[in-house]
Amino acid sequence: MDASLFTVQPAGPEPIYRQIVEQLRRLIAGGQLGAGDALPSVREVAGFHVINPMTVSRAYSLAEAEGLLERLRGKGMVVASTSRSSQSEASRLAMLEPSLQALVRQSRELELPAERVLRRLTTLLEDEP
Amino acid sequence: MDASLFTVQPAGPEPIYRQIVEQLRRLIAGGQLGAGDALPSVREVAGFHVINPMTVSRAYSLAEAEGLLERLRGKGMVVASTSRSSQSEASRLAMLEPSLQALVRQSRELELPAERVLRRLTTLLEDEP
DNA sequence: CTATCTGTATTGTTGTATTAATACACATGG
DNA sequence: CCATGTGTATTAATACAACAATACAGATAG
Repeated sequence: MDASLFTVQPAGPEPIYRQIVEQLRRLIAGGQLGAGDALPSVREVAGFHVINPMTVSRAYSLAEAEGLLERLRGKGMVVASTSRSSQSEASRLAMLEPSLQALVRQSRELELPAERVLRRLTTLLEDEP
Repeated sequence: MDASLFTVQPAGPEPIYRQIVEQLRRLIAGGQLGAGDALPSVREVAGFHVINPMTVSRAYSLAEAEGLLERLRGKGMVVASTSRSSQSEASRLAMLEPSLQALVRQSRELELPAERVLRRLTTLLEDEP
């Protein structure tokens, strides 16, 4: 399947298993993953990103405990039917709040004018994916 | 002194000592800390944030190895004279790039319109410090 | 039935982050 | 001199993250 669904930074400070769970939360909230959609297998993700299968399994297990995923024994993981995809824009914006506040703090430490930061972000956002 | 110079999140995924080093980099690049300025003592920062003095010491040592700080034996740490404060705006904006790109990635995962993100960031940036 | 795919449980090892409790070398004010 | 303030080295303990290597249980296609 599509093991490139996830972006993983093994060198980053954020634990890999948590990176995956957080991306799952956003992809489901945003509607790119809908109820019933199958996820790439543990071994597939691990092989693609050259990480340990158990690390992926841990992420999936946490996502299941959180109600994001459902485990179909012998088959694999799918997005849970109770997982409401396509949440309201306001609710999705709230999920971005921590990153926004971190950005504001760093901008102030760097004494960067708001306009400069906003213009750079505009450019990055408008570049095609 | 001003042990509140730093913002520390002991519960965060980012190691405390690295949080401190990164803030030092930005505060110096932005000019809020200039060459020769004295830093709050290890025990002061540790007491204020209720963390271990050795963790702060580790941050200061790394900052010294990086050329940001100078150690005055028996006195304390000061911003290094070779530490060029007030770097160019472009150079400071470059230090913000990783956080900006992380924000863009998360916005796309959440399927949030660029305008919504920009407007929220504008509000946060224009709120008084 | 068999091979192959799922996720997972288990055990052990490695590296790192943090805390704790001392102890030391150096500088400074009284 | 002495008390007090610097930063730091040391040792031990704890916790966590990731890896490695197996092995198992269930589903499914042939």
